[in-house]
Order: sequence, then C-alpha cells, then structure tokens
Amino acid sequence: MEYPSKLYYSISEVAEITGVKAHVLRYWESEFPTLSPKKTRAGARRYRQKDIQEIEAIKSLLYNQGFKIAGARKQRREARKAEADQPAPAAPQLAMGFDRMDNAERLAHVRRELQEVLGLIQALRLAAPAVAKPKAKKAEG
Amino acid sequence: MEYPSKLYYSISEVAEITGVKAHVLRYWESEFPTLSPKKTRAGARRYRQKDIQEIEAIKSLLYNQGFKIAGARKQRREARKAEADQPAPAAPQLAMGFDRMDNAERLAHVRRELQEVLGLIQALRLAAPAVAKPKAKKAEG
DNA sequence: CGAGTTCAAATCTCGCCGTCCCGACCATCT
DNA sequence: AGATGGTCGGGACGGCGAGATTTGAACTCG
Repeated sequence: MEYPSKLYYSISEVAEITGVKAHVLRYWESEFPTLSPKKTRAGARRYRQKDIQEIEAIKSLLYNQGFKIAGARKQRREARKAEADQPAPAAPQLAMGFDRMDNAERLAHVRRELQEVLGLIQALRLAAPAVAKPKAKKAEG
Repeated sequence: MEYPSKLYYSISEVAEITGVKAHVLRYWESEFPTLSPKKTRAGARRYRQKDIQEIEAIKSLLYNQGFKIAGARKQRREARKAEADQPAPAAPQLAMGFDRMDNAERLAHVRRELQEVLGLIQALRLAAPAVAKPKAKKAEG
C-alpha cells in the first residue's frame, strides 16, 4: 500500500487509502479505543500515519483473520500493550556498524540474526496464517 | 474440564461435558472439517476424546477469542497442519552448506534477503500483532 | 410395543456490523 | 454574501451469520 506522505489526512483520504468507507471509520472509532485520531477545533478528524496503520491492522483482523469486533478489539489492546513493553526490535540494530566488521564476524552476525528472524516468522505464521506468502527465492546459487 | 474417561461419547454426553448444545454440535460439524466424529451404522455420532478437545478448541476460538466461524475454521485448519509438521522447518535449510560460503557476494545476497525478510515481518506484525513473542535470545558472542 | 435418543432439514430469531439519511457546522471560492 | 463541498454526530434501517426451534421419521433398548 503506497500513499502520499504527509502529516495529516482527512477522513475521506483515509477512506481512499485504506479502502474502508468513511462511515465505517467513524463506526470503528466508536468500537476501538486504539483508534482515535486527533480532531480539529471544529471536530474534523485528522489522521496520522500511525492511525492508518492501526486501521490496516483492524481491517486485517476483521476481514482476513475473521475476528468479530470484540475479538479484534482485544487483539489490538494486547498488541498495544506488547508494543509499549518492547519497542521496535531488530531492524535499526541490523544496519548499525555493519560495514566496520571483518568478514567472518559479519557472517556470524548475519547468521545469528537470520536465525532469530526465522524463529520470529515461525511464530507469526503459526499465530496468523492468513498471509500472502513471499516467494522463497533459493539462495542456492 | 473433567469428565468420565471412555472410548465413545454420545452427542448428548458431549453436549453435557462441553456445555455446547447438541444442535450446535451438529451445526459446527457442518462448518468445521476438523470436527468429524465417527458414526454408528445407524448414523448416530460417536465422539472420542480427540473430538471433545477439538470442540473445546473451537469453543474457545468462538467464545473467548472472538473469532467468526470462518476465522475459527481457518485457525483450526492451520493448527492441524502445524501439528502434522512437527519437525521444525527452515532452520535446517539455513545451516545447510552455509559454512562453505565465504565470498562477499554471498554475504551481500544474504544481507539483502534479510532486509526483505525484515520488511515481511514488519508487515506481518502490523497485520497480526497479537502474538506471543519468542524470547529474543541475545546471542551476544 | 413404547419411551427415549438421534437424525436431517426447514424455518425462525436475534444481534452484529455496518448502511443510509439527516440537518448542522465549517472552510474555501467566486 | 452566497454557493459549494467536505465533515460532523445521531438515529433508523437492513443483511446476514450463528444459532434456536420445530418437525417428523428412524433407530435402540428394555
């Protein structure tokens, strides 16, 4: 999903971007405490990218994974809590300082990370199987 | 949940044990391929403990976790498949032949794949965040 | 045989999840 | 100022998914 990058989006822009109709967005807002965009003084919603991600997450729970609203709400609540405990993992660390290592070290490093990542994927796939599979390109050259 | 241990249970016994009404059990049977008790020659259902566990699982998905039937069905299907593939995949492939590589090209290749994989995880986490995280074992060597 | 259990299938109910419609408010353009 | 167009909240409405009930026949067991 690609969309223009800016600070705030109106409800109709978000509807366009996410494919969720505006009135449904308002409805979800009444059902999901995790979705609460800022509002202008006049009351108009101002969505940020964070909110759009939240919407995508909810959408997936409801339409891909087949949760009812109550179940999806619970999932999101817990996901938020988990996020709070454990801030963004792995990715930033990954690049850091990489080109300063010597080759053997790099290899070992990458390898460890890859193992870890595979474990993560395992867990995710078990828990959330309804996902488009990436083509496994064989690195068997 | 405690109940008398025997080989077969009638539908009304199972209804009693699980707290799910008989007609609902029949209904679920029509919705969940993973639930299919044997039948007598006369057509009466004979449930085994395995079936009772399946029912409890479905019940939890529907009533505790808040799945819709379609979602719960998917979960069960996946759970069954996962059960079948006990032997952990992926990791073995990863190790295979890896220690024979040594050139920078390989390294770069792996690294690119890893990046890609991390993107995948990002996407997965957004879509399906309610997941028990694997303990990030910091292999700090 | 008669009481109880089970069956499949049809029909009914109810609540979830939106959907539609409304008058009002606000910002921008002419 | 008036017109246009997006947005607001709220209430009435509706489809359908998930079960509940009913019907009537077949089977089981004493």
